[in-house]
Amino acid sequence: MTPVQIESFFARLAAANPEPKSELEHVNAFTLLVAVVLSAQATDKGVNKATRALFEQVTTPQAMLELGEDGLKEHIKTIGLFNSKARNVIALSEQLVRDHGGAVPADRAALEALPGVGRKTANVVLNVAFGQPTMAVDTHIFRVANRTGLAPGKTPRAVEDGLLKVVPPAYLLHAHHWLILHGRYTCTARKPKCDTCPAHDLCPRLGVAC
DNA sequence: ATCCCGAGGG
DNA sequence: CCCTCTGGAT
Repeated sequence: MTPVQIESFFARLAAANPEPKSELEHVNAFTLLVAVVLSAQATDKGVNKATRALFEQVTTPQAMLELGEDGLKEHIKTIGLFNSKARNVIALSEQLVRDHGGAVPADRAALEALPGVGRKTANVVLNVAFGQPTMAVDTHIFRVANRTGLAPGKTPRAVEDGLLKVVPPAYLLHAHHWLILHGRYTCTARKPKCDTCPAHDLCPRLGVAC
C-alpha cells in the first residue's frame, strides 16, 4: 500500500470504531496483565468467562498468592494451556511483590523478565495500561498485516517493526486495537468478510480471493 | 522445532 | 472432523 492508501485504510477503521478498547475485561494493570497472559492461544470470550469470577476476588498479586496455584486452576481450567498459565501467573505475582512492591512495572525489560510474559504481552500492557504507542503483534495483526500488504513479514517482530514505520503517528496509539478488531470480525482467518470490509478496495486480494 | 491444551465455529 | 484463538519457554 502507498502512504496515501495506508492513511485511508486507518481512517476507515477509525471511522468504523471511534473509541477502540481492549475486549479483555480488566480493572487495573495487574488484572490486565493476568488476562493477557491467559489469552495466549485462547479467545478473549473464553478468558473473560473465566476471569469474571476470578477478578471479583483477586485484583492484586498479593491476593493471587493467597488464592494459590490450585485455586487459580479451578478458575481457569476451561482455558487452553491452563497448567502452565497458572504456574506462570503465580510465579509472576511472587516476582511483582518481591521486586516491584506489588505494582506492575511500566518498563519493557521488567515486564519481559516476568514468567510467561514475552514481547507481545509486554506490548499490550505498555499500550493499554500505560498509554505507550507500542504494536503488539498477535495472530490477527500478523495475518492482517501480511494479507493487506500493510507490513509484510515472516516473523511477528518483523511485522511489528514494519507497522511502527508505516502507521501514521496520529493512529499509532490505537492502531493495535483497530487492527485486531478488523482481524477478529472482518479480515478473519478462514473466510474473510470481504463483502462488508470498509477497506475492500485497498486490498491486494481484491479480484483474487474476494 | 516442539510442547502446552480447552472451547467454539464451520 | 479440522481449524482457530490477542504466545512463551525450552
